[in-house]
Amino acid sequence: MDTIARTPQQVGAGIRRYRRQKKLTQAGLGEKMHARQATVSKLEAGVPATQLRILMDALAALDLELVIRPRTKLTAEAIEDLF
Amino acid sequence: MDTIARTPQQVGAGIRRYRRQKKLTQAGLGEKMHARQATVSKLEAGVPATQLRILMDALAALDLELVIRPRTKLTAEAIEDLF
DNA sequence: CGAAAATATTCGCGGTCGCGTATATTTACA
DNA sequence: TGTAAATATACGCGACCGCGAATATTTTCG
Repeated sequence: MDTIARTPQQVGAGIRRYRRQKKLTQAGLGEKMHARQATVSKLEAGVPATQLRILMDALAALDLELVIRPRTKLTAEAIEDLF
Repeated sequence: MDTIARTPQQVGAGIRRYRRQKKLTQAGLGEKMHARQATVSKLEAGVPATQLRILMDALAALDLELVIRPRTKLTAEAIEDLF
């Protein structure tokens, strides 16, 4: 399932969901993207000062991509996903 | 049109495209998102150390959102867009 | 319950952010 | 072509990144 993200926290939550889907630990993902487990932890926590490079490296390591698009009206289901 | 981004540069290019579509200058966007024109410039240039907060603030100011999804096979047209 | 695994957090360090301010440089168009 | 608008770049500053390394803390599961 695609993940919609409008805040750093939602970005982090999306990364975490996909990482777990792939049965990877933070340390495992960190190895793939040449970052520390502590850095993955902060990314998933949604620390707003996280660098774009870290996000894109994580997406690549998880075989994900970003789509930028106009905001959609949220369905009830999508609203659930925000929590 | 939605924009696919796999690198900081592509993220920046996507932001720029949407900003121009809305007839906004970098300074105008900067005002909306409480950042300087110089910061918008770096975001659009795809500086990898740009902070996630800056990206999300820009998306909000442009009424955009992110989608995180599995990488798609690129169509010929999508490949064009990468350049 | 208890141990192991996973995740969160800390220290000092070097680097670079975004900031204010200001100035090049490039682009648009009359 | 010439000027104005837009964009890129520079300086010093305070802040906080991600790093190595290490240590809490929490979660998982036999």
